[in-house]
Amino acid sequence: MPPEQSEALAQPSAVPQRANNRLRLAVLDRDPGFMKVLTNRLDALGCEHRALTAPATADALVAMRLNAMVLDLAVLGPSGWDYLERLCARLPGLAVVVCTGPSSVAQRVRGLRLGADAWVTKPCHAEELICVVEAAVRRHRRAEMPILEAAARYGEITVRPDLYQAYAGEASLELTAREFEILHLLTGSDRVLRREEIYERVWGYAMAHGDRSVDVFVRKLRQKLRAASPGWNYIHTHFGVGYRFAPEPLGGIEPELNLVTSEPEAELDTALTS
Amino acid sequence: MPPEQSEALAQPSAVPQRANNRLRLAVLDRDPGFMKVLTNRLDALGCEHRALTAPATADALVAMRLNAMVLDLAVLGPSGWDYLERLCARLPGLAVVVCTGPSSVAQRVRGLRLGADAWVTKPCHAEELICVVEAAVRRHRRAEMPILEAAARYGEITVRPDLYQAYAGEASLELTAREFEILHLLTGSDRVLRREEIYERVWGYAMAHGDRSVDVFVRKLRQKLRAASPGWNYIHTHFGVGYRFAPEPLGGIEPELNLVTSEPEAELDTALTS
DNA sequence: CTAGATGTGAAGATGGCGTGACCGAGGCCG
DNA sequence: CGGCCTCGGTCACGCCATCTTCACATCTAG
Repeated sequence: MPPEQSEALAQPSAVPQRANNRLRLAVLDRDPGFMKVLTNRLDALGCEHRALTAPATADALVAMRLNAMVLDLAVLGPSGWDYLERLCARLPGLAVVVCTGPSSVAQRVRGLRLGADAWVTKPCHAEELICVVEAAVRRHRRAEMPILEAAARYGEITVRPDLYQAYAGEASLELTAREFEILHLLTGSDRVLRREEIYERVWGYAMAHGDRSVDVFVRKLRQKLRAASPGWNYIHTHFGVGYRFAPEPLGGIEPELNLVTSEPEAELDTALTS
Repeated sequence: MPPEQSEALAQPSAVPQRANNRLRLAVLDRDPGFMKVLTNRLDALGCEHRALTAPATADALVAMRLNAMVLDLAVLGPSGWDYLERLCARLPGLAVVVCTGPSSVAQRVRGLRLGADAWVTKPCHAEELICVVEAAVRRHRRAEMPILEAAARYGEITVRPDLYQAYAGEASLELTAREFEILHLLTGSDRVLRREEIYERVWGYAMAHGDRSVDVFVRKLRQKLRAASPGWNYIHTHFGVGYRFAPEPLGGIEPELNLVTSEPEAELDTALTS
């Protein structure tokens, strides 16, 4: 089932996508009249949207950086339920609104139980459908907005969300977009974050089992943090759990010396590195 | 015998969450038939709920620790819109579902714009309404993910779920992830837990017959608890049943002496068998 | 007193995690 | 148009913290 997409939707990903508070929506439907009305309304609102006439793969949807999706189960036929379930499981951050023709209570219950956020019965007013989508997206948005746009200082590191960059004094850490997003997420909460949590909030969809991307990015982050601020330890590993950000100065002892004064201070070592 | 909770230790913004997975719902409606059907359904689901016949103040609703609210705008009359708006603004973490009689598109749009998460038109099936509420709550929960339980204190030990760790004063117990999960589970319920129960809830699958893993972990936990807080006894064995967590001070005897004079502790014996 | 349940210590198995190398997709520039 | 470069993501290797298992000591209940 190759994803067949009709319209292109500009806006490549050179810009930080997360900060965009615009609604990014995909509509999977085949009713031309419905699509026409809806498209007009969405254009009037200045909302970026994309029309699909066939189911897209999860990866393709991820690449679209969507906030929400409207789909007509009738387009998918019997496999629609399955598609809906997989969609909601794989992209938990995506608001999914089913907009389809007459249905039974059991069908609507099933759809909502599978993870849909709302069910709108056609025929419906475009305005109302959009309001339902916005209501669903509002929640997801609320969680992401509290991120402060003000610069914050942690140890020797300054995080500048407005510039999408971190600094040690005047020197930029030269973080890439992903690296910064992860650092920003970690600095934003002072608790241990599980890998799945980090992945879901940065990538926007569920982490596949066995994916090591988070580890790799944490390694790159540590590398750059160490290079810019050698006397500090910022990202702590919680074995079997995840990572936690907390600036801690190393005990003024050079790593070589640390290796020399080895065993006897087991308690001190663990206390420092815990 | 609930543990003494110390709210002051963790984030003040964290709501004290007791029944974590349970839905706590209030319904503001005056239709006896509707309420009867809905109540039956909610009871069957084991969901805590409360019926209101008049609008409650925001503070009163906060005190109810609700996850969600269903309201019929007809009960409120013309001031309903105002109430809805204030409700959504004052309790952004509350899922609000409007369930009311026939309405115009404009009314539904208005309600959703004011902050309602969904609009269900009566007459409706209780099952479907509950699904809509659950979908809204699900979305809220995901948005509030970062909120974990507050730290709790038991004897000299502080359990910090946000850090996956326990402390005696400032000193970390250096618990591993599994050890912490077991400690957390034990502290979370004040009754005796059977081994199979512990295994199932921590490992996620059924315990094989004759598996001693739980015993071994309890031993490690006791070891670390004793090292960090020598004057207390925390985990009690119930022979032939399982384990129970309850902080109990020992008779002010030093740990070294304790090791030497093993016999005289009649109190300890009674403590174990009590 | 005995059978079975539980405490204890240590050794082997498991698997989480750090690390370096590699590869494909775009974007940029000549 | 094509090559270079950056970035995101995967893979394989290896170390070591952690988990599991086992044997044996100790304890409890009838």
